[in-house]
Amino acid sequence: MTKRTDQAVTLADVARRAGTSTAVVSYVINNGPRPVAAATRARVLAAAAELGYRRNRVAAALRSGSSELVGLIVPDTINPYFAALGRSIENAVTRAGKLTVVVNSGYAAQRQHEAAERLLSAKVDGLVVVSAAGATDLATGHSTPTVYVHHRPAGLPAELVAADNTAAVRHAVDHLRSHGHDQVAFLSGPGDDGPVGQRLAAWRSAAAGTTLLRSDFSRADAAELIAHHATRATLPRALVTATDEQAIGVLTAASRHGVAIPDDLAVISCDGTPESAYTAPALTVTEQPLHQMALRAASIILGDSDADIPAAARLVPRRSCGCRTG
Amino acid sequence: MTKRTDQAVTLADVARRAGTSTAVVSYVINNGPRPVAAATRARVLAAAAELGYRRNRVAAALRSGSSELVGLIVPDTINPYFAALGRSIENAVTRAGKLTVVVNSGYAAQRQHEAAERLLSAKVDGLVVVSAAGATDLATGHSTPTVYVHHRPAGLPAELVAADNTAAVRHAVDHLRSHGHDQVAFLSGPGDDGPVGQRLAAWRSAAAGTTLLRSDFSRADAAELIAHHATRATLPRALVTATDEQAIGVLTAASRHGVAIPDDLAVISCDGTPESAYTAPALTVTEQPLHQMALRAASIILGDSDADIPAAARLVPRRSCGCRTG
DNA sequence: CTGAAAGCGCTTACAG
DNA sequence: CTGAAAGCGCTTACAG
Repeated sequence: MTKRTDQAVTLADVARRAGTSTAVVSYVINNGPRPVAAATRARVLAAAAELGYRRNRVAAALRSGSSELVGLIVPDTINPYFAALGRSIENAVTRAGKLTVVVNSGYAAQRQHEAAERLLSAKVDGLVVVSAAGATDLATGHSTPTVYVHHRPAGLPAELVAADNTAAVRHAVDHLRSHGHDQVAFLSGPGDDGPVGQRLAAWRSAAAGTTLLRSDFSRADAAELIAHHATRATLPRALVTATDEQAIGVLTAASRHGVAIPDDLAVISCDGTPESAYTAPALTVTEQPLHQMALRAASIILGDSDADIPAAARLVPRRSCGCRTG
Repeated sequence: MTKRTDQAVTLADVARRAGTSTAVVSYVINNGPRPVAAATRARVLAAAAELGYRRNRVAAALRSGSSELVGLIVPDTINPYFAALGRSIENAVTRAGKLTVVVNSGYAAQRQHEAAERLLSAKVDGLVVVSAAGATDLATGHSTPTVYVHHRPAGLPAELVAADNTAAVRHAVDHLRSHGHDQVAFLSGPGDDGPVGQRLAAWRSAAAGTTLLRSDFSRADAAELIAHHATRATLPRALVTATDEQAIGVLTAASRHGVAIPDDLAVISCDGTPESAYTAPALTVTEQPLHQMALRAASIILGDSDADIPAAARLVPRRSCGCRTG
């Protein structure tokens, strides 16, 4: 009985068939806000089913002022850290009956800015910006609830959800010390700002060692760096990496160049993405509470009250540090 | 000079300030479809800037019939295979000036169905369904351009973009044979349908071996399976895995149980996600042209003409098969 | 090149 | 509990 025409069926069509008004049909479709007699409701539901009615949410959005869309800007959805965060946010948004519009910013401030403009133009009900370091001012002059995750550009009033980067590094350093390493190197990112900058600062203030390495946040670049040091025998014995991506690159290069993990080189990473449990050997990490961070970000823009502060990073000992777990 | 009120600035506000009509403002904002005198255009632009005008795309969508939104349903955005596909699709969609609405279906037919309904209700201009095996009928009775990627449920008229699963397995088997393996096992998924079912069928018809293993499409499950066989010394010497996720699980378990890759166990996987280059040791794969598949899917729903068939899977030799590359 | 006005498909006061 | 009608902010014939 479903209508097969290309012309979409409207509320008015349903109202006509059910012999009632569009107002009543709307009340039935939306379960409110006014009560409808049981008999009328049944007629409306029957008519809607017969005609194959599908609610036009853009019309509803224009009229009601709520698009039921949430914007999500992420540096790179292929990066497991952002992928994990993104999926948890999407889940929370979906549970709230809304849809998630995702844009990759490619770690570029300019693209992040354009994405925010575009999403605001689409009248999203809320905006979650998982920001890369270095991003500057975002679109202002609007009242769309906005939350930053991971990093908030300087001087912005919006809320921020971030892990305790300092504690994460401190735990990692302490753990390697407990394995007998008095020198712990750090593999940082290219710059000194943002969350990774905080991790670098934490390593510095821990006075754990003097060897500071740097690479991009890519497996390829970290692997190349380690290959370089492996062939020159200038590798440290213990290393904390700023991110899992870099740690995975370290493991790849180590495997290729015969550097035994953890015997020649003990490694701990500071993200703790789901990936980190499935490297060879398994990565010891200080695990950021990504799921809780996502829930908190979602509840801020969705307007839920009970948005508790996420738990701090905790150390998950696996094999790459020298522990004999698993 | 930007307006700071919460009340959004409308086209009418801009028209009033510029001393012209909303039609003309629309022509200026959209660069058409009618020409506007240079002087008028300048006045409009100035007024828009002064008022901090931001186009309301939901109003535009209702009127013009195009939401400038594309729906993307994916089993799991955290899975690197789908993440790679998804990011390429999002990039193509963004380049076309549209926004991507992403929903995770969790490999569940029911959730996939609900997601499609919801996206259709949001009046997306096109729908890309990266479908898991087992998914059945999707929302019908609409004229929204739809394309399936990876897998198309039976009996659907929509277009399909998929890699050549048969060739992928055949290449993998042939390569292991060239390394001297006359017995090549296969690690399949739980079922016999969908793309992985095709891969399994290709392995069977290659008559490469008799050992058929099965696990879920998760690292954890594949790792457990290999651990089981490792402790019983019932591991094959050469293995083709249906997916990278499973292969990574295999590598993890092998590392933990002292199974040397490739000497004790040679492995080739059939996806070729970006991840596969950064395992330890690096995975040999038959690489699916994910980026081309994404481009083709995007151009089908975007209505671009030149949507060429993606290149076939090609073998990328790395270390896990026994090659000494890299 | 420009303006006045209709209308996209809903939701929501308002009146009964 | 129900109906007639206004209006969300645009785009687009239509008339000038």
